[in-house]
Amino acid sequence: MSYQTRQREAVLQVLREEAQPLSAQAVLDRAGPICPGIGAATVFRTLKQAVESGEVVKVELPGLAPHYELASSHHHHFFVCESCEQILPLQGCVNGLPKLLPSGSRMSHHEIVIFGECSTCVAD
Amino acid sequence: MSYQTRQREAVLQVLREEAQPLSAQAVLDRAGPICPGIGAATVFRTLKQAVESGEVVKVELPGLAPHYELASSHHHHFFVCESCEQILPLQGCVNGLPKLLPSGSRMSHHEIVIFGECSTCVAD
DNA sequence: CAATATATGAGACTTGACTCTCAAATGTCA
DNA sequence: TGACATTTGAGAGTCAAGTCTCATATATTG
Repeated sequence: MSYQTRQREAVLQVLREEAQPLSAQAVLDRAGPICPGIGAATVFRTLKQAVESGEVVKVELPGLAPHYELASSHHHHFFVCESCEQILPLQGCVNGLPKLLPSGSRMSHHEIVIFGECSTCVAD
Repeated sequence: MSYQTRQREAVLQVLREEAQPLSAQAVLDRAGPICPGIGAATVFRTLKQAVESGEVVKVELPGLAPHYELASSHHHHFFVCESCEQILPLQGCVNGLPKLLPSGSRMSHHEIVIFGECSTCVAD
């Protein structure tokens, strides 16, 4: 049904070793050294299949290219550093979202994104 | 420095008359009847200039095309109806965002997007 | 109204993020 | 190991959201 290849392993290894979501391009860049010659089409194909199988989650953030991270069981949001472009996962969430809902509507899910400067960049 | 034209007026009128952000395509569709023959390039140009002048705000939402709305003085977020695709502005915000921040980092702004079904769609 | 600065529309072009095609390479199973 | 199903890489193609070009049209100013 599905063969195991160096390329596939490399893509998943890259995501496993990063603590933050990566763009397809970033995955390709990091997979290159692990699996020389890996092509962009393969990375896109693999990411797509992994998202379909639930192994990977596609993270959409306002104004940014789609990013990908390993599926994890806990709900989380992201911090986007506007100076180094890193996307850091955040722990925890907020209360009070239902209060914002228009009456009569139903909430299925939500996104919270905090933009700013990460600690490394703050320390210039 | 800048001439006043039917086209420009039409674009702004469309935004003034909508209580929700619109995509450039939606602005074009609505501007057509007001200003027959208006071209896409003009709509894009006008929106871009209006954003640069601060008159209009570009709203970026995860996974959606950029939307545009008249600049307003109050901070707000959006509700995205997954069934009719409308984007409704929300009033109010939440507390507790600073608690989510990684230590040492600085928050510049944030986005909250609630996805779900609007009241009209809930009532099938 | 004339002079001239600016704006417009059509359509070609660009960019980013993919997706498709297909011959060659590779994984799996007997 | 052989048969053959699946995957791969390169490069062309696609799609959405714009941007650019330039001849023509329109706004503004004197």
